[in-house]
Amino acid sequence: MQEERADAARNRKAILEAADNLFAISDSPSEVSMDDIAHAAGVGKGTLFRRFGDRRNLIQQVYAVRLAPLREQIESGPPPLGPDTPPRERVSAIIDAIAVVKLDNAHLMLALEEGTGPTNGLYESADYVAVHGLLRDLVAGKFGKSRASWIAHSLLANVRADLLGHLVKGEGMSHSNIRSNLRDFVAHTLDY
Amino acid sequence: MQEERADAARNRKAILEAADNLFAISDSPSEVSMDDIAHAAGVGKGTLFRRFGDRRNLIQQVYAVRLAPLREQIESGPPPLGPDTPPRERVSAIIDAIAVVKLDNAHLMLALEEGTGPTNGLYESADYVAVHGLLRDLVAGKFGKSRASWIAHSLLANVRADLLGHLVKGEGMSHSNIRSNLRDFVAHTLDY
DNA sequence: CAGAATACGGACTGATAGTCCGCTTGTCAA
DNA sequence: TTGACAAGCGGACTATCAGTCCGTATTCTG
Repeated sequence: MQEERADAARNRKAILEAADNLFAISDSPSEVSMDDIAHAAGVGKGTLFRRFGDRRNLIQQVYAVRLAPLREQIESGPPPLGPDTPPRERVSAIIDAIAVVKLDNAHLMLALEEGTGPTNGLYESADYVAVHGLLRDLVAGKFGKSRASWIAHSLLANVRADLLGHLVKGEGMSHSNIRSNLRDFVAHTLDY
Repeated sequence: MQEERADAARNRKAILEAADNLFAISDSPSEVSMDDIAHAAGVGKGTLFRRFGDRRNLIQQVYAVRLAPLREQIESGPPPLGPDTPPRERVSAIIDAIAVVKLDNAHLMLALEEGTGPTNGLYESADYVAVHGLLRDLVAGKFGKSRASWIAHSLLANVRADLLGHLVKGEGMSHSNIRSNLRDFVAHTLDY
């Protein structure tokens, strides 16, 4: 692996920042075109696509930054997110943490889950698969194996970005109200 | 309201049939363009758009046919779907019936829920709003009002077309297995 | 059968993701 | 410092759609 050239690194950063800003500003992610991003970053379209391949990947790179702390907390942090937590509390904490991240980064998360046809693949994305697998294993003690998988999907369905966005913008629910409902729901789902 | 001219009626039917077929055949709804549909129906693009306005509306018209029986059952049919059913059983029956329709018409339902950016609006669509309102009212007896709304959204999140599609195609779950998990889940959610 | 109202269809527009390639810039060895 | 070459750049270009427009064709009515 070669070093990244200075101008390339500068442009990469500029593109990520520009994209983040534009998604934050715009009402809907689909209003932000790749041309817009390239222009705002002060680079050509070719540069943008050479660096990031396609729109989906660009968006993933942008949000990877925001997700990194959460991922790290879950993988190797202290309780209640880290591995040294009893399954029940850990599941609850993870769902809540996901909700918080998505509520705080609604614009980006919408862009990510925005189904652009077959390119969508929320359920095939590495992040979804990883967190689903973890949740599945954590609840497998309480439920059967196939049932655990279903439960994990069900839990995650409650924190989908478009649902959260609708609750906030369409129904005016407060973040804390959403989290409270979610907490009760998860608790009730996990406690027999 | 004027009578529909004979050629217009013929073309409307041809377009609906062609669209239905194409969505059924194709892997992903987004692979089916409006030109494809017009061509398959043997009409010009102008005709297609004059009759249906836009892509979203066309898809809604196509699936309205499939949804009509369910809607009618819920609005005025006999138990367990109709109004003369105790809330708890009715909610359960409705969720199961929605799952069945979506599992049986996966191609169409995917097309409908396919978020084409701001045009998406699953949560703003008349059908979603109607069924959410009904479920909310049915569970309002057991939960608070704001909580009932959240619960209704949560229930519906478990029967989203893309989730069902993933369970079937991505994880190889059988329809009956999905419905069984769903039934247990709904029962557990509603029974304190 | 004629004339008006309605509908047709496909060329046209505008937008967007993604490609291509001649030109520029950074890097590094001498 | 320099010069040559790899790496990177940018924007014109292509392909693909949804949706519009309007001259022409069809259907209905009396």
